This record gives sequence, C-alpha cells and structure tokens, in this order.
Amino acid sequence: MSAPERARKRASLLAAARRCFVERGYHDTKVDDIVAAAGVAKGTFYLYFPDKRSAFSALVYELVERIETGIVPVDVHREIEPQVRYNVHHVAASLLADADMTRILLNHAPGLDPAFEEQVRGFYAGLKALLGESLAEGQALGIVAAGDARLMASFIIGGLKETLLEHALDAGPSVEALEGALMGLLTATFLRMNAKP
Amino acid sequence: MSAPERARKRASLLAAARRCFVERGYHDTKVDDIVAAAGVAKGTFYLYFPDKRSAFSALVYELVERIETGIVPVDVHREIEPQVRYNVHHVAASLLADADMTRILLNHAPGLDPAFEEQVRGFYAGLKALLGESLAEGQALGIVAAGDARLMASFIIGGLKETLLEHALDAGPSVEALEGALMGLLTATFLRMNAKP
Amino acid sequence: MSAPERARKRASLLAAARRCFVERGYHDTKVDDIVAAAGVAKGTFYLYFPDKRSAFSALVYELVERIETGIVPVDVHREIEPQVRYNVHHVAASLLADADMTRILLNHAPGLDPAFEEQVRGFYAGLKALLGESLAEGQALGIVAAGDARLMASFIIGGLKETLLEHALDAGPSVEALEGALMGLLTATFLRMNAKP
Amino acid sequence: MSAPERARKRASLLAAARRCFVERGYHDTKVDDIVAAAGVAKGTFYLYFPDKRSAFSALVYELVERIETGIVPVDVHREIEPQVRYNVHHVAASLLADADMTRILLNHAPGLDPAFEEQVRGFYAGLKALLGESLAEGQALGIVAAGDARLMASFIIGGLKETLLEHALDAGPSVEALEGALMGLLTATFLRMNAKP
DNA sequence: GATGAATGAGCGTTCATTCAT
DNA sequence: CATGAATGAACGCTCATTCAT
Repeated sequence: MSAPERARKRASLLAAARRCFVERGYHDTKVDDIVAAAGVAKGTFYLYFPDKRSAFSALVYELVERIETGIVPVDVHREIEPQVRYNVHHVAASLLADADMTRILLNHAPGLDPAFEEQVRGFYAGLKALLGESLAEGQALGIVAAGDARLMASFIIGGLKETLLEHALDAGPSVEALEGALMGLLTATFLRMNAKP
Repeated sequence: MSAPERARKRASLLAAARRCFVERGYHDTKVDDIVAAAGVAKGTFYLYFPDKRSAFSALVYELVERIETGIVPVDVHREIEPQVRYNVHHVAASLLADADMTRILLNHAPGLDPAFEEQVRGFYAGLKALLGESLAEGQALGIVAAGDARLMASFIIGGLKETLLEHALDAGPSVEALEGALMGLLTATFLRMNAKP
Repeated sequence: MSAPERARKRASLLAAARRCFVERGYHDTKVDDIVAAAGVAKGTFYLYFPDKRSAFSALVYELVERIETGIVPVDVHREIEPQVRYNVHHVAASLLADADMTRILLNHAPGLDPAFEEQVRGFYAGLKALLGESLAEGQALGIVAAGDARLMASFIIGGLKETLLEHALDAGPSVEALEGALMGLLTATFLRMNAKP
Repeated sequence: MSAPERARKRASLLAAARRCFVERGYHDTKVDDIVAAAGVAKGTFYLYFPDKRSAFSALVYELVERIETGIVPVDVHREIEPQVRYNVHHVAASLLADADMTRILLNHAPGLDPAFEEQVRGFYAGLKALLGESLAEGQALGIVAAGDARLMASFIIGGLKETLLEHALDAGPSVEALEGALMGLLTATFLRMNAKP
C-alpha cells in the first residue's frame, strides 16, 4: 500500500473517530463505534493506531498544530491592529471551521488523563506565553492597558476559549461577525491601538 | 436513622467521593475507591446515591449552588466598584477555597456526558445572563466599555474561568492578590468606574 | 463470609479449574470454562484469583507443597530400605492419588512461561539436591552404586517422573504394585541395601 | 519454483520458527515473529505450512526422526557395551547438538494439545518398546538387572530425558563427559556387561 | 509465487450494580 | 440499615488466517 494511500485510510479512520468522539465523548465512544463508522473491521483500527487513546490524541494534536503554526507573533514596530486581527481570525477560523474538534479540544480533552491533560495544557501555556510577551511589549509602548501581562494573557485566552466554544456549541452568527465583535471587544478594552509608538 | 444522621453519612460519602474524583478524575475513580475512602461497605453507597454519576453530579451541584446563591446582581445606581469587587471575591473565594472542586468543575465536568454537560452549561448560562444584564445597564450609564454585552459577558466569564483554573492548578499567589489583580484588570479594561452615573 | 467458607469456595473453583486444565490444557482452558464448571459467574473467579495464571499456579503449588513436606531425608545410620520405600511411597501416592495433577505437573507445567518454569524447576532442583546428598552419603557407606551422585539423582528423578506419568496417563496397575516394582528396580540397580555400614 | 528451491525456503522458514519457538515458547511466538525472522511476508508462511501448529510439529518430527532412525537395536549376541554406548551417544548427541530443540521437545511439546501430545508420546513409546525388548533379551542372558523390563525401559528413558534436559538447560560439561558419565551410571546399575552370555 | 492489508472471532479482565443475609 | 459476595454485560486488544493484487 502506497504511503499516501495509507495516509488516506488513516485519515478516514480519524474522520470516523472524530464523528464518534463528538457525538458521544471519548469514554462513550467504543472502538466498535469507530470501525463501524469507518466501515472496516475492528482489527483494521489497530493497524493504524496503537490504541484508542492515540486516535483521540492524534485528532487533538492535528488541531493544535494547525493553530500553533498559523499564529504570528505580533511585531509592535509595525501596525498592530491588522496583526492582532489576523491572529484572532486565524484562531477563530481554525476552531470554527471544525466546530466538532473545538468541542473536543475545549470540552472533552481536559480531564481525560494526566498525560493527555499535559499535552493540552502545554498548548495553552505556549499560547499564553506568546501573547503575554506581545502584551508586555505593547504596554511598554503604551498601546496595551496596564496590568499583569501574564494574567491578562490568560484572561484573554480564557475569554477567547469561552466565546469560541459557545459559538461552536450554539452555531451562532457568521465567523466574520464573531471575529469583528471580538476585535471590537479587544480594542475597546485591552488594546489602545490608536496610540502610536 | 434520623434525617440529620442520614445527611451526615451522605456528606461523608460525598467528601470521600470528592477526594477520589480530585485525585483520579471521574472515570478512574471506582465506586470501590469511594467506599474504601469513606470506610463503608460497597452496598452502602447505593443507599445514598442511585449511581456513581449522581454522586459526582451532587458535588458539582453543591459548588454551583454555593456560587450562584452568593452572587449579587450589580445595582448600577449604587457605587459599582465594591459590588463588582464583592462578586469577584465571592466567585474567586468559592472556587479557590476548594481548588479541588474547581479542577473538577472546570476541567473534568465537561465532556462527561451530554446530560451532565447540560447542567454545567446551564450554570454558566445563568452567570452570563446575569453579568450581561449588568454590563448592558453599565453601558447605558457609560461606565462599561461599549460593545456586545452578551459577548462581553461570555468573554469575562471565560477569562475568569481560565485564570481561576490556572490558579487552582498551579497554586499561585494568595487569593487576595489574585482578586486584586483581577479587579485591576477589569477596571483597566471593561469597567470605567471612575465615570459617575 | 467466614474464612473457611471462603476457602471452601476457593477450593471449589480450584477443583473446577483442575478439571478443565486436565481436560484441555492450560491454553485451551478459558476462564469461561472454569466458571461454567464451577457454576458461578465470570466475575466471581476474579474474587478468588487475580488472574487465570494464578489459579493454575496455585494448583501446581499445592501439589508441590504436599510432596515436598512429606519427603524425609534418608538417615543412613538407620535402616535404609524402609526410608526409601517410604519416600517412594509418599511421592508415588501423592502423585497418583491425583493423576490429573500429575499430568499437569509433569506435562503441562513446563513451557508455560519462564517465571512458571522456574517454579517447577526449583521444585525438582530441591528434590535432586536432597536425593543427591543421600546418595553421596550412601556411596560413602558402600550401599549405593558408585558414580556421580548428582547425575544419579537427576536420573532417578527423571525415571520416577517418567514412570509415574506413564502410570497416570495409562491408568496402570495399582499404586502398591507400581511402588513395589519401583522399589525392586531401585534395589536391583542403584541401591545395595544388603550391604551394611 | 523448483522443488529443491521450495524445500530450501521451507527449511529457512523452519529455521526461523525454531529460533522463535526456542526464545519464546510456542504460545508466545506469533506468526509475525516467524516471518520477520525469516524475512518474508506473512502470507508466505501459509504457502509452506497450513498453520502455525504444523511448523512446530514439523520441527519436532524432524528431531524425532533423526533420533529414531539412528538408534540401533542392540544385538545381544555381539558385544553389548559398544552398542549401548553408541545408542547413548547417538541420542545424547542428537539432542545436545540442538539444545534448543531439546528444550522444545522435552519441555514445551507436551501439553500443547491432545493431538500433539499423542505424536510425542508415540515417539517415546517406540523408544521404550525397543529398549524394553533389548532389556528383556539382556535379562535372559543375565547381563541386565532383573525386574520388569518395560518399567525399566521407561525409567531409563525418563532418566535420560531428565539428565539431557538438565544439560540442555544449564549448559553443563561437554557432551562426551556427559555420555561417559551416563554410560558409567548405566553399567553400574542396569547393565552387567562384564557378564558374558 | 509472494505480498501484506484486512479480517473478525475470541478472550482476559473490569466494575457498576444487585440482593440475600 | 449495612454488608460485601456475586453478578454478567461490556470492552479493548490480539493474532491466526485469508485473499485481492
């Protein structure tokens, strides 16, 4: 079997797994459900994943990767607003393009088991560090509200998680509208982007 | 068995359950663990709870109740800052007085099963509605930043969840310090409390 | 459940397991077979044994213990023949009283897994050491044929294993007859018991 | 594929299988292990053997054949000692040249399953019959100790199995030394070869 | 012939729940 | 009420075997 063929098969299994995890959560999804959804025999699952946990982990990892690689650290010497807007857009679009996985990442992933929680927490920690640095720089330039930058970063990440999850769960207005609203919220509160360096 | 005696036993079982859930998470906690921790026989558990899920649910409900009943809707015609500070204090103190349960409520509770998720979501929805109304009133009075009040409420709730969870997980500085920092963050961003009605 | 009651139940499970192991061998005996033979539910098995292997091990251990504790080291300063006869009788009777277990000990036990093999080999090693010492003493007294006593001990143990297993498998003549024949064989070959110290 | 080519491939598969069975035992050797060791694909195995059992069986059969065909019935009218020595040498050398297979034949083979056990028992039965006849003849000539010749044959076979297995397991002294010791043991006990017909 | 992906029956073990004492 | 032995459905994972390429 050629490598891309194998990859395609793996992806199809992963897609089936995603559907199941989304519908029933991790613990209520049986390997039998996944293979039934994928239309293969049980043993086939284990040709592509060492165990059930790995399939779940792969799904989360995929999403995390996609988000992380797309984020650009804000360069405070260039115009701020478009950069922030881009990052908000990237994160929101990544998550909302895949509302199912958002639910999984934000809702089911924590509390699975310590090792797994670590993976997810690491992801957030990375985001927070990145954002925290940008905020600190911005504060030095007077374009970000004063205060503990690390705390602010956590607060913002939390705010984004909550609003995006809500959107993913309730299928709210368009992504564009949500992004606009979030940008408005950020500029009205944390960012003073009319201030010039 | 007298009613209070029964209540005491139930509480002791619940306490044991909490310890277990905190240490191992819901799925890795066996009923055997709980009864062992409580020092009773296995059957006894089922005299007080119809099943394992109910015990977990009761723990969450307890915490949710405690928080909800203590929140005071902000009366915008009186001085804002102490009221907000009180609510922040109440929520933070409730959660952090019980870092274990915070972890459970914020980390393990979602994704358990649809019915349970509903319970937790309902709790947050209530908080957001309450906060959203207050924010809207505040905006009318010019003491809250402009923008979609409901979105703002979700964002703030999300920010609080994230920062409080982080605190519960990492055992950060004192509750008082955290509260102070959060108040600073809120007043620097969402609230314009120096504006007078 | 009282201790003896529990012991009785365990013994009944063990008896069922023995029947199954004897009929089908270790690997072809399923836990389902054992519990069916014992007339209990599957879970019950695991109340008495941590796993399938342990039940098997317990059976072998039981027999090994019974044999080992009954063996008396030959005191060469007292009359030899009755002591040897007693030991032969003890071993033969122990094994043949329980032809099933003999089959298991001599046929199925080796080759199960390294840890288990060790247990069985240790048992034989003990027997050989004991016998070897007696033979060496006997040689010093001129009542045992000359030669490498350790090798002789192994040879005799092997001979006993083979003849007793054959007897267990083919249900030969009475135990008494077999014992008599074996004594005859030993006195005609290894032992010179008419020689006096 | 030419017949010898096919035979060579089969032999290579068998060699790989032997290595695996020796290292891990029958049940812990997977067909995957064998084909990996042989460097062929899984399906190939089934072109040469109908199933896993057959490969094992073939290995045992090979050894059994080699031993059986080399044994010479003792002609009591010619000098006994060299003939016995030759047979002891042949059996010992066959087994010990291949300590691995000895372990398999003597340790793992029994207890695999009833059909297989039959094969191995048949082999021993043949040896015993052959030996028993020789012993009986020898007794008639006064050069073998008196007693039940069949029992004696079993005893001797058992003794040889045990000592040879021990040697295979513990890697004792040289084959020659062991053979010498065994001959000494046999002549000191069962055989009176100095007696002349 | 050779390959190796796919199969699916099968099994050991777990654990929430029940109920006779 | 309390107990804890018993239950049995359920599940993750294995691996000998098959068969389309």
